[in-house]
Amino acid sequence: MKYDFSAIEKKWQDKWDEAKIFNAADHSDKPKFYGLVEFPYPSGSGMHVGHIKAYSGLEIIGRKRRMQGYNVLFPIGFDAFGLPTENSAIKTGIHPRELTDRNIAKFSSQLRRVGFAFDWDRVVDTTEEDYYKWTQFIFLKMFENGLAFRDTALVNYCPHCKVVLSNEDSQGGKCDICHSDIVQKSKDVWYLRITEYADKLLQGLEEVDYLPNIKMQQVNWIGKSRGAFVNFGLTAGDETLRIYTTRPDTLFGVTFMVIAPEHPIIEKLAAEGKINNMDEVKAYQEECTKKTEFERTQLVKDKTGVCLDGVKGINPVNGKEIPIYLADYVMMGYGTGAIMAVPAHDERDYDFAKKFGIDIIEVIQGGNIEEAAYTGDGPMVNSDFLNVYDNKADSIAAMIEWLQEKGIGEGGVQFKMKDWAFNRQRYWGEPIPIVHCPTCGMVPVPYEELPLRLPPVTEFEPGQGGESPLAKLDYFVNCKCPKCGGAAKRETDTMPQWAGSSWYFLRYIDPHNSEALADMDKLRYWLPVDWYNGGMEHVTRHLIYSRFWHHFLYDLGLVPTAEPYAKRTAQGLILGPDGEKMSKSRGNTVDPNDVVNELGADVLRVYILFMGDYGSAAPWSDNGVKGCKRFLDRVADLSGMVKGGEPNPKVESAIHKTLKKVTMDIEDMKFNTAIAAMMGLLNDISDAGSITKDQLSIFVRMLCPFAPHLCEEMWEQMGGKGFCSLAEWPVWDEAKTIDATAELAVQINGKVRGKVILPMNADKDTAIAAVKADEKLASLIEGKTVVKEIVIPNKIINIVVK
RNA sequence: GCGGGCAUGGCGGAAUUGGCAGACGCGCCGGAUUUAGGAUCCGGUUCCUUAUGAGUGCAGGUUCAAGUCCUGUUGCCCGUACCA
Repeated sequence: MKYDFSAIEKKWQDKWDEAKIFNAADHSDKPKFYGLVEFPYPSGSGMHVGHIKAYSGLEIIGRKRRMQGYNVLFPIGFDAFGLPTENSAIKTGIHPRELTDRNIAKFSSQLRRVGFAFDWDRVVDTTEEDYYKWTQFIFLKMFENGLAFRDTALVNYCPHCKVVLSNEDSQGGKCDICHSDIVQKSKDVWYLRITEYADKLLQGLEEVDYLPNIKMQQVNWIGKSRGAFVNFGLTAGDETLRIYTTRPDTLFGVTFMVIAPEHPIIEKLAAEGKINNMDEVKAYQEECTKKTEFERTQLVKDKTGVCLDGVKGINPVNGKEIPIYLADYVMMGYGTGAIMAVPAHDERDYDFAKKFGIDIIEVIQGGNIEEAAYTGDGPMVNSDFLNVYDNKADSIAAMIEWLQEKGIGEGGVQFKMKDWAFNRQRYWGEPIPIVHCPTCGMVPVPYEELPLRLPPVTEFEPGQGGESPLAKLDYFVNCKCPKCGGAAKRETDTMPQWAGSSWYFLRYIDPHNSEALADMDKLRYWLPVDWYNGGMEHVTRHLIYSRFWHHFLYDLGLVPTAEPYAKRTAQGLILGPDGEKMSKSRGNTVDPNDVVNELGADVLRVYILFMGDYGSAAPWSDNGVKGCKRFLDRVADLSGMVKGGEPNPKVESAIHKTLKKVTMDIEDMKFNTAIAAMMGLLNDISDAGSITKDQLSIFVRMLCPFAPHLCEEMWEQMGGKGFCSLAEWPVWDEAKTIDATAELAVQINGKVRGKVILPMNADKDTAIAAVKADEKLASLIEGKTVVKEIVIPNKIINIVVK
């Protein structure tokens, strides 16, 4: 067959579009399959080969399942709010709406040219009013339920982007967008109380099928720890100082306390005049605020601190008076912002004690505290009580019980995960639907007024004070309070980019609904998402956020399942030809359009899945692409090899073996070995020199998910009914996958010395007899004592001789 | 530091889970075809001092049998980071 890929690909894409063959039915007798891929951010630079790999996994699985008779939902959309578009608008003066529309159009045409089997009637765009109306709706539900709140706090602030970032967006002390250093700034910010769902998010992981490393990353991110809160007395004032510890068993080893530089007790004590060295304390506090997060966590492992003069702590278990230090190795954002320091059994406390010359008292045996802190378990010593417990688990539980009995403290739980900083001082995002009224306080915009539309503006620069461009619009800001009717001001911040993506998979289920975010019957039919595939970089952000929103919606009764995704997998990166991560600055990027133009979409699809294990990173190779081109060229030539008559038995067996392998490998995302098996089959067919029409029909259908355009064309030429993409997935004949004979390797003392061919499943005696009948093998055994004979049917014979 | 993962030819990577290491592809070598190049086709391709040879980062161990399991070790990658 002549393989004019550009003509063939255009032809079939048009036909699929026209017949809408990939559109999902909302209800059906067939089993349903909801395959979800992470929708792209439509950037101006267009699609990346990484996008194609990310979508190809479920593209293949979805196409195969459709052929197997499933009702498949495989949607796509655009996560289009966000800073890159806004920054581009600032640069070019073109409105983000127009840029977004252009970029979406570009992405859509690129996706179509690759031939993805998306349901194009369900496309979702997070920046459309009909969509963000419901994002705002969910926000208001959270506000009503006390999960959205405003607080003044130290936040991660990017001085370059002039925007507050969440913890998840400032990992490693760098801005996720521009990679500048983050500074800590006190600001009035919106939070979503995700910590309220920390336990549910943790427990929910037990019922879902996520890759183990994805689960583990989420568990670590949530960071649950069990321990105790203990109240320490003070030698001055009425206050007590509450600390959190995971090691209450070391309470007798406490020799000092440390509080975060921002700890509120300092102001209280200062107001009462209890602190004698306030100048020194203030100087230290200032020094700390100047440090960037990066300096505080990465560079300055060297401990610094100031001792409070005038106030000491009192250890409740033994009444000892101990000094209190301010030090920035204790964070206000975790626990209570204050710790009991046990230098003998905590590395940080040890370093601090060494530097400041504080006593180190061993209370757990097992290490050498002259040299280093011992953080392991062991028998308790130097502790006035409970020394009957020499097992850590017991002593901690017993200690907590004892603390509770004495009224000194109680057991508690802490999470590393922090509440989600939820506002951005930017234009291109969902407006937060809240009105600030001088008399009523914060008032939600009534539901019937949603969507609260983003007003048209021409200047997108944030203000000097870091306020949103919306703050400059008097007509937007000044409004009436929905509650009392008095003059009020609108919230001018917008939501972060992660808002729209936290529920988009629900909107695919019912994308045009104007009454609800989605119809409950349809949600019941489609949820949960059967299989979600995406990048590892999103497992501690989007994947956590969207699970949080979904759990919340479930608690409101708006969705039928607690967990949104039944299964989550991840694809590996495509690296540049130099083996490094692709980046424009390195100049090692590959444009998928070039490949589509030069060699065709089918080649691109096959190569991306053939280049390596789907879940691992693999470097791009232009030569590797050519190899896949050769493969498809040779497949196209199969049409000319069709002959009537009896099928070649070797080919027949190879076809069924390959079909079995491909069918199973696809479900395991082992696309590379599935393609390798089909290449091997093609070699077998070439050797045989002919193929029957039935055999070709099987070949074309099993290749169809990978190279659908070519397969449609071949299917049509061989007179196949309808679309190949809708044809029935062939089923292998198990009998044909079993050979009549097996070749067994014969080992003497573990070394392969020859081979014998035996009937399938031949027994041990037959096998040994065959070895002895072989002249060469028999001579190797002759005259020696046979110690042992091991026969693994159809595989190997090992004879141990002396 | 902590948590997780990986290590196989010149290269990307296979290996039904303990049973013939190197499938498949690239590259390379030789041949055919071609005025030539490209493309295509055919054959070869782990290494070597060619022999009862060696070989899956390194050193041990278990086993009839180890890329696969165990112990130690080195290097790389990812995540996270003063989390009390």
